[in-house]
Amino acid sequence: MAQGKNSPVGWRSECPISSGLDILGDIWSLLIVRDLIVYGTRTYSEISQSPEKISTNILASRLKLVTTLGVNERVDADRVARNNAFRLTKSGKELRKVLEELGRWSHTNLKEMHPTIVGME
Amino acid sequence: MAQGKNSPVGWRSECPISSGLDILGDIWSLLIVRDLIVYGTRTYSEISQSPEKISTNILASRLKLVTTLGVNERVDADRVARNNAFRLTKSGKELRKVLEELGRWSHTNLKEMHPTIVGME
DNA sequence: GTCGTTTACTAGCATTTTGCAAGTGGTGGC
DNA sequence: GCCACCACTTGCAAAATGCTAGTAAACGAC
Repeated sequence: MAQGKNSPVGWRSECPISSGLDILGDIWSLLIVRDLIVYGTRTYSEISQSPEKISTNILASRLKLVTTLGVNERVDADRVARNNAFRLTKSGKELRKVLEELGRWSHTNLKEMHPTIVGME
Repeated sequence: MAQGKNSPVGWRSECPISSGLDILGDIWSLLIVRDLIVYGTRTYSEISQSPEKISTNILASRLKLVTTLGVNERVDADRVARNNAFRLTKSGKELRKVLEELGRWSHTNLKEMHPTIVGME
């Protein structure tokens, strides 16, 4: 992940696609978003149990990053972490279309290489 | 990038979003696709000159991977590499929507953090 | 209240991937 | 043939990742 010193992100260019990828261009950030889209709210341990098995340090650092970036937030802004789940902000919810298109693409184009891939709900 | 021994990709789960990210969940693969969407065809050196400055070894490995996966191909299938550009296959072209949605999202949601970001054409 | 369990992390370290710089080898133009 | 150039490859330092283990705080049971 590209990090700068002032911004949490080091922007590689002014292209919107490249900039989106500077933030979300890794597997884990978008899988966190996916979990929150599917389940609405999700705690730290629930996310860590999803089938892709993200390791705890990566989960912590990614949650911190996407929260800083305003993609998700705590359900109870002022409560302590325990059982205080995460949910998407308005910005995060707008990623649904991106993930839907990606899921659709994968389902139609990866079936041959990955026969057990499931469809989009 | 997750690699297996039989498939060029190690699938983390059967989720289509996760599987898409197993292939394209890094900055560089999708930036290559972006270049090919914008310009149609593009040679190795042209891609390496794009503003995000991908390094040559990563470019070579990513081109190999996405070509193996059938996302892009050589313009002249049987000719030698020199001046033989890459272009997207049907599968690759179908990624346009994914990138468009990502670009749209970035433009509306990252403007504050990244003021010089440009809009989608 | 205190004891044990659970949750949400952090820390340490081996492995993998990245990024940079420099090198190589085939090609096409002259 | 010679030379510039394009498409890579190689080597190595630095960063990110993936395990595994550890810890602190909070909740529940009693």
